[in-house]
Amino acid sequence: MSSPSARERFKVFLTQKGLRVTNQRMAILEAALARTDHFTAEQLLDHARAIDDSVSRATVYRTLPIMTEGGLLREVDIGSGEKFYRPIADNNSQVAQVVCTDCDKIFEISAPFMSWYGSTVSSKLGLTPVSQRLQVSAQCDRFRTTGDCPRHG
Amino acid sequence: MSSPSARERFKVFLTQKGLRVTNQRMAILEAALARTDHFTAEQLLDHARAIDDSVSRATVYRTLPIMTEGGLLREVDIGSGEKFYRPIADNNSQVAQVVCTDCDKIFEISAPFMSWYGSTVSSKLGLTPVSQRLQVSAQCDRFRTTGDCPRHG
DNA sequence: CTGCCTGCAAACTCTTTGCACGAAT
DNA sequence: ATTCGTGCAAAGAGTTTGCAGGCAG
Repeated sequence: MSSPSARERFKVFLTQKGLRVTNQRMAILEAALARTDHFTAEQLLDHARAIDDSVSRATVYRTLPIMTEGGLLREVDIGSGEKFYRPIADNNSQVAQVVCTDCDKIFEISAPFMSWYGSTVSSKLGLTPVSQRLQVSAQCDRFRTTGDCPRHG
Repeated sequence: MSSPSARERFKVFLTQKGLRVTNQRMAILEAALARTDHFTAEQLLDHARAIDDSVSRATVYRTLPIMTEGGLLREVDIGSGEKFYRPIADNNSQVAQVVCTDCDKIFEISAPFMSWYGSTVSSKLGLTPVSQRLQVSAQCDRFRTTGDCPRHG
């Protein structure tokens, strides 16, 4: 279940930015909030069309950066060609992404030390950290030995 | 200055994999080793052609994964659409990438704590870490106030 | 000789953009 | 009424691939 306040937050964000609250943008937001795992632009298009079939691919691509900037979505790029997105939970905690090299699933793990790492590393360069991402590639030994990953599906 | 042993390491790697040692592959390696900072596939093509003008774009793209797998290059994806590469130094130490949001430059900083953190985070999922990347976006306050970044150029 | 490697160009994937119509304010 | 937002389709960037000929082993 998506929190109803996210919807309101988005409307406020749009208005403050001088952007319009359209049916398409709200349908795309609704589709995004309904997802619990990571999704691609294409998957989001499908789900948004189920809510409002007038939504086009272009509008999805135009809306994704808006939702990201508005703090409703996090962009996750695992270097696979396409970008993934995920709704941001209420808390603004730091998370690391763990990508399973066997099933390509993306896990998110709370990583409270990350902002300290970011500051440590940035300060060596005299820079001020804006954001940080820890991405771990890991293999599933169970899948490699038994051919079955408990997390599949 | 590129270490002469890297050239040999690559030849051994190719042979062990049953791949052939071609002029094009060696020219591409040479061009890659000559670079000290991050480069794109397109830039590598230019430099490789200066060594052997028969090198094609396709061969560069076919050779990049081979050099990466052979441990000669590290792939760096900052989520900007194109991938960057960088020769791996002799030591296999862990590094974090710091991307300056003002000048888009990529810095690499030694981050020995990273592998520990990769293990910690993976083990929570019962996975074995293969690799980890810490990527920090940071802004240059000096550039923002004085309009001049000491690292530009 | 044999079969991997190559260059070329076309194809591909994901994303962005120009345009005229349509809808939010 | 205005002006921004939209869908459509074409364009764009980066990368991959099919094919016929070329070169390493």
